[in-house]
Amino acid sequence: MATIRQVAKHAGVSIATVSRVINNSPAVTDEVRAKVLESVNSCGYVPNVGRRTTSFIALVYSGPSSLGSPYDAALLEGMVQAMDLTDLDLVILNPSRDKRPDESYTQFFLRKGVRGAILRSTVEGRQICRTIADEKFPAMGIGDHFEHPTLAFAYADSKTTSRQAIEHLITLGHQRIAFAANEHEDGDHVDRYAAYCEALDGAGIGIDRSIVYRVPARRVNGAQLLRNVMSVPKPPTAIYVTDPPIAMGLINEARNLGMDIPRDLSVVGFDDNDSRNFVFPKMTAVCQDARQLGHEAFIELARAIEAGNGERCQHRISSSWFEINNSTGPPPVKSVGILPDGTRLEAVGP
Amino acid sequence: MATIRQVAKHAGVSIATVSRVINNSPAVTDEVRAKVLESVNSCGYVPNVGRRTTSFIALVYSGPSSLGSPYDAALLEGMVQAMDLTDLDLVILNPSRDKRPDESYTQFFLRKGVRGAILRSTVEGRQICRTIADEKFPAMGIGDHFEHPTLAFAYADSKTTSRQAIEHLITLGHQRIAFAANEHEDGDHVDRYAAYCEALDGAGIGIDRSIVYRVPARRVNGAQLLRNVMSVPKPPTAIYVTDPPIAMGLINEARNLGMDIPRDLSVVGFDDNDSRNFVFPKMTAVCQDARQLGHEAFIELARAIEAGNGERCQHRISSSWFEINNSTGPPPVKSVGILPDGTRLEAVGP
DNA sequence: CTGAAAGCGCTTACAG
DNA sequence: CTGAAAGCGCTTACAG
Repeated sequence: MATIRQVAKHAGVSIATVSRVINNSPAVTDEVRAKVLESVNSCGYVPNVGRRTTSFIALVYSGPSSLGSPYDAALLEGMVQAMDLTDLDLVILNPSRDKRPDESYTQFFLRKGVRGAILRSTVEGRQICRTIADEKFPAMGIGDHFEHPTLAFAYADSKTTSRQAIEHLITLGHQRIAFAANEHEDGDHVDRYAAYCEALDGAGIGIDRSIVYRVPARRVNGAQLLRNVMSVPKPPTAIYVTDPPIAMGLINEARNLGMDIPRDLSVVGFDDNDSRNFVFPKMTAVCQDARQLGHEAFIELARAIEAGNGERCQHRISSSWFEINNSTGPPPVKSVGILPDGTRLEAVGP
Repeated sequence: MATIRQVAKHAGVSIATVSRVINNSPAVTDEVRAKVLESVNSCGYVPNVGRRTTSFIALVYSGPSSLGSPYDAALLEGMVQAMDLTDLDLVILNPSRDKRPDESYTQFFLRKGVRGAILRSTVEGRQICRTIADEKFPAMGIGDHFEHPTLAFAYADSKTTSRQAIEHLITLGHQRIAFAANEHEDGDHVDRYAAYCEALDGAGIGIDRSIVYRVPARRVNGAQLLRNVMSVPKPPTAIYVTDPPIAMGLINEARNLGMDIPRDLSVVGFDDNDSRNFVFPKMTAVCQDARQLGHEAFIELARAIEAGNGERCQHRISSSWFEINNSTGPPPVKSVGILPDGTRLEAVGP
């Protein structure tokens, strides 16, 4: 466990200067500050008092908390299970609340006694993730993933399985397949949309942008989505909904409108945990285990911290899988439509 | 912010002795240790290094984590929202991992830099809650509630609304009403069962213990429960299921067995957050807002900590409400039964 | 078992 | 802007 003295030696400055950098005193040149912060991270410095040592891993979120979502809840459950296998504790931090504008993230984390960060990333928050990674503070990204030279992510690849899902629909005979995703585009959704396009392309089906939807990832938006989808001039016969709450909301709304899934509409959903089992009919879905993602992010971060010497985190990429259940079937013989007011239409001819 | 010196003065000992107590040195008489720990809590002592002060609120759970459950996820979301209104951070602690057998909970929390604890209580963990409260460490209980002279709880009263729920079923004409609850009995479930008994009693209906069920609070157990309920010699026509995942599992399984809810069976469920909207038909339910409970527990604890001087937490009791949706209706004209293999039975006469 | 005192990690006026 | 040194909170061998 490095002390301020070792950091000072490593950086070739006095302990007073190291202290000033840690406490963000303005009386330090940018050059010296950068050199010291570099040493802080490469020595794995962490403040301690007597025998007591702060050993926290931070779950960092930015913007409004989504911790109640099934995805985040499962992530957290996995992290807490992993926590029990280490001697690190998990603290939840929101830098936008009390990170001072003039301090770096490393300084912010040191002030909190944090030794590594799990970044619950979103597309909006990518810049924060990049900044933290650029400071070389130990970190794992989760939730969103993107190219970065030093930031590692824990995620499940859902591109191949998304392609399987669309091919499954095509094999069943569907030609008009809609796509819906969270309005917040992230690495996973980019992959899923790419898979959708490639699968349609491979089958010689053109992409119709009018049945590609972006909606907020909430149940009520899934309900509204169904009404929108079914009221276009030529409604799709199948849809791939890449977010669990949207898929659940859509399936329940179908029953409210008197539709039968999969007879009137085939639905491939997405499941981060267990959602597919909570709707009727049990949802055909691309599935990932968010609990495991949280677990792996925590363990990998703990490993890098314990190793010390500025050891980097590695990517932890797990597998998703495509599970055929009861919400998909052949396309309807008669095409079905629903007017905005809920009136049900059935075409007379094919 | 009290230092070790003030605690020493308050307790009438040297700073060395205070330090020994905090670090749990065996070389202190029980009498002195008790006196010092008393002073530590009444001075609101918290260890600090230089300007840095640890200001954590701990979410304490014991036994296997249930943080992924909808109830716990909603609690946590509420706590994190509340956190943003204070300058305290939330750390998740599992004392069974690293609390040393010979240290008190106060010592354990000081070692972690924790100033107050939210105790995610269960019936199994009541003794831990009592011990922490007896040490007068600032704490709020949540999840389970029971009588204790110094421990305050955040909970929603669900007794009155549970009684409304049963009376609603009786008014609809039901005479044979089953009851199902989490196998882990806690203060809330005691209330709900008492309400069930009182409402039946008030209507002159006897309690039949053979249709009172205790099952694990998981979806699969809700599915199994339905099979059990419907295969008793004279199946109930309605059931009050006091846990969300059990209620959801039961309602979905009914569709798998070809039953129609509420035609064949009326179901009153329980909802901590939003579950009632995720099943079809939308569930008639006693509802509470777990997000709000988490929020209030955090705010009340933060208030007591900021007030200092050993200020006590107060109970934060909120309201539940009974919401009539689509899973309840009049009893079936013909009584319905399901054999263990799934065969559906309908009685010929009344 | 307890306190006075030396010592550690860190911070901060003071000197240059 | 930086370091040597005094000082704070805390811990711990040492003395009794």
